[in-house]
Amino acid sequence: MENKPTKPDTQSTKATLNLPDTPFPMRGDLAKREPKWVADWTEKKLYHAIRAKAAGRPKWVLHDGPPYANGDIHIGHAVNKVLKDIVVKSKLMAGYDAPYVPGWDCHGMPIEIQIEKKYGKGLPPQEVQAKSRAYATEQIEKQKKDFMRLGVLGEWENPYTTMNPRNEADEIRALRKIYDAGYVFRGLKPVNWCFDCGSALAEAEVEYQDKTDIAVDVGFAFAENDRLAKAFGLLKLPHDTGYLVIWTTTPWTLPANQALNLHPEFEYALVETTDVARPLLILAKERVETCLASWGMQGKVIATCPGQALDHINFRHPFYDRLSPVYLGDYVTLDTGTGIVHSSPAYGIEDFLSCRANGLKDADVLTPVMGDGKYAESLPEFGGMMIWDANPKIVEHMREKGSLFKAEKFTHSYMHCWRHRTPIIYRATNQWFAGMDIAPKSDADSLRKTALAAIDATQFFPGWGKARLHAMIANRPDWTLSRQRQWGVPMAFFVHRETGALHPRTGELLEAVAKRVEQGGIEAWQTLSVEDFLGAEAKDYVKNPDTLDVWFDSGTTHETVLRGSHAAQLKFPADMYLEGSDQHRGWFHSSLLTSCMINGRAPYDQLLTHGFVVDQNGRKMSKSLGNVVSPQKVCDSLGADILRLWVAATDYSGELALSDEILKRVTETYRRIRNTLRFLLANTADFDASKDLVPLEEMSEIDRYAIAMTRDMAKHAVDAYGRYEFHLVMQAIQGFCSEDLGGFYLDVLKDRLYTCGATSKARRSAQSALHLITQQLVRLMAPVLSFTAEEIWSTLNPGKNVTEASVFFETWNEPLPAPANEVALVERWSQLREVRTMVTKAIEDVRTAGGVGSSLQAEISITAPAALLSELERLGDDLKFVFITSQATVKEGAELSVDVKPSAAAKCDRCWHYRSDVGVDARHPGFCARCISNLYGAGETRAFA
RNA sequence: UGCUGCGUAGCUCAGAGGCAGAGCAAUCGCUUGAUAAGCGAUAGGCCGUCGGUUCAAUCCCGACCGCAGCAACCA
Repeated sequence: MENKPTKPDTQSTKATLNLPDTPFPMRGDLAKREPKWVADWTEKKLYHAIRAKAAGRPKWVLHDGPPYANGDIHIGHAVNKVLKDIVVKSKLMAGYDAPYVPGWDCHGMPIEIQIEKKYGKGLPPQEVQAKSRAYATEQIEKQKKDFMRLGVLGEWENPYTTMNPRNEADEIRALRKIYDAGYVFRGLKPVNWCFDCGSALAEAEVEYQDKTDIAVDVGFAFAENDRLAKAFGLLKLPHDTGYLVIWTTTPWTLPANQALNLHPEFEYALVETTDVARPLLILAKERVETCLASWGMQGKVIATCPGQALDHINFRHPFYDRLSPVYLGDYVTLDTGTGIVHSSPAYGIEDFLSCRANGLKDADVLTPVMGDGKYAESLPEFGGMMIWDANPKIVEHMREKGSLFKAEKFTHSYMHCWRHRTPIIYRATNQWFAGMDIAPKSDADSLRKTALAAIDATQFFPGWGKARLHAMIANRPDWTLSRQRQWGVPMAFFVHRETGALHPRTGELLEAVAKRVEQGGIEAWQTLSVEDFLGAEAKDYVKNPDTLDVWFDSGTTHETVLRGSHAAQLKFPADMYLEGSDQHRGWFHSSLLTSCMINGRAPYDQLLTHGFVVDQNGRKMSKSLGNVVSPQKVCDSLGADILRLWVAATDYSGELALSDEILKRVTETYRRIRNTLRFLLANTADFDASKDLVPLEEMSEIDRYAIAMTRDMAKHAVDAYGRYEFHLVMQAIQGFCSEDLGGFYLDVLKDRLYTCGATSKARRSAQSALHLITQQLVRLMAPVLSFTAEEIWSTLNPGKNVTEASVFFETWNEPLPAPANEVALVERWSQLREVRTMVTKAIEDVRTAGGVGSSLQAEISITAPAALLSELERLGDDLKFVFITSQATVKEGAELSVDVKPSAAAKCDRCWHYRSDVGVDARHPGFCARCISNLYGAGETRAFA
């Protein structure tokens, strides 16, 4: 209207209403406010207050898998820690005493490398250890800060670390236990070896560069002509001499040759040539033409057979007087060479595995190459030579012996040490193992069998993890426990100088060393003298320089933490281990093996795995793709609760997709939940449950229905929490807030809340329902939206600090009471809501046509079949409130239909209903009779809505 | 290459051998007493592809494609 009607009484009209009022802000401002909560929780020791409240409840332990103490946390760490926090808090709310002791994995190569980068290589072990310890300590502090910022509650001031001297000592004791039980043995294994380092390299220390070698085709002379003839289906070979030919780029491995590999299914050809010195050749049929041409020879295939037929036939070594048998191998290819591979088990992984599979014993493996790259002096012809220098000499030697077919320069990508840029080799070395299949000293089953049984006894989330871990354990080789490292827990063995045997009192000695380490950390092993321990025997023994695999560190935390440093807080076995799916191979696996060796069972009852974070297109996050989302940045911009909500709302069993758009959607969801709670708080601000609560059976019917819906939502949410399906929890909560509350109940309720007498039963009934709903919702959201839930809780408990009132002191184990005839009640109101949907649609049609604006401007008439009709009539005058219209009448008819027309009556200034009785009271000419009654009279009775 | 898992609306996720669902986003309205809010309506899908089983398949089976994790002394 042009002449804007002045509304002098708008303010006074509002003053007669009960409008929402709350200090709980609409916007979370999480990035700014969350850090204050974290500081408050830390300062007031909320975690310990929670533990104190939970004392005496059954204990439920999630044992933290330790992240590696290096580098800032990335989104994967955040997902992992948030999931753990949600699980722990949900168990807490479910009525358990659920402690959380975070931990860190501290030893190992990445930190050693950091130290090397900073201080250079060649530091004495003690110094490496001291610097590593200091470095890890710094890293832990940084990571800890970020984890705490995520809202994760736990014993942050007393975490466990694998480098804690006590844990290091207990780890040595764990080694003793598996040693005493008879699982530990020594054997050969090929490792990446750098001559300049004089030690083994980890895979991460290996890089590939081009290298030019001499590639040779070498003949292994026939030694078993009759067997060969038979294999090729001939009565007799047409000539007495012949060669099986191999191709290799590492002539230096030939002195260690112990076998020849053929593919069992490839066709191999017997070739008759025109060369009198080499009248017969064996090579893969497919390679015949190429090879003959390259050697300048002519010949024809006179017979073929599959590789299978040549199994275990012997040939003569090209320059030593010994035989090499044929072993079959699937890894042989026809891309290059002759289709036949020479095998030196000490210098190749496949070679080693295949020779071992064919029965070669460790003691029989030839290992002529020393740690410095020279052949042992005892090696005939080449003893004492550096292997790279020996390469051409070996070629010459074979030329003289007549076994060389061809030698040429060959450039290929080859492994190099990343420090020295020098070529490295695979080299079989002595290592310590835990045996998967050996019989332990007790009558127990083998480790493999025990572990497989333990997997069967474990509950997996999701279920497919069981098959996966099972397959891994069923197929894995023995566990190599030893590493050639410095920043690690020593394999504190005393080894006989000559025989290499362990000292007969090894068990006791390990305990003695553990006592020292408990005081001085692993550094103590460096300084202790053999004499102190062994007295006169000292001259015969040396300290084993190996360290334990870092997987043994984390894999024994059930000993060193659950039963060690934090035994008072935790328990063995843990109820759950929870990690990314990569840890089937890692921590789940190593922990299972050590616990099976020590305890004969898994250290956990349940295993939960989550996937990895990818971008919106399902691609892995990487700097080069520019799709990395950092948890720090999310916390600083949107807030940790947004990140937590994203984690919870995503199905973590697969990949977790994350992008700016996804975060935007999550933020929308957050706002919806937050605002719903704000509405609930704002409409119960003047409500004191201890005085004003209306008994359930006296509530208006729609309020009882709301309680029934809440119960249903809570049941779904609690069940989903129990199955760790948090995305279904959030779906239930969000659906409830949007559909049941926002889209229906709260919308309908506004009239009663705002316009009825402030302390009237009608309004108190609504508030009672809102109060109960709030109590339920805040508990259900707390494990996920921890910051927001605490903020709500503090609004509900003004003036109390967090140790006096925390939502985490509560449980959700007292469900809301069931309204009478709950099933029928829900059924009845579901039906009403269906009618309501039709009504809103009908109003929308009229609105589009310009007939009405607000739905209160409409008067509706519903035609319904008899059964439904009585249901609608039952609500009497309250029916119009369900549809938020000014009038709702019903009449009988065959088909359900809705007729909408704009009200001809005047609009009440106060309740906005269009009524014929507006102005009946002279004090308020703009008010209707209903409002007058609510303000000054008996007020309305709202039995239904 | 092998093992494991995943693939439903723009996004996050439900679903069940028999008409494909929700929230958010989009579009269009209403409201201005949840207001940097709230309500409604509309639109949006070869349920990864190809075969098989079945009266009927998005669902069960097989193959393939795409993505991810593990296959290494990598935390």
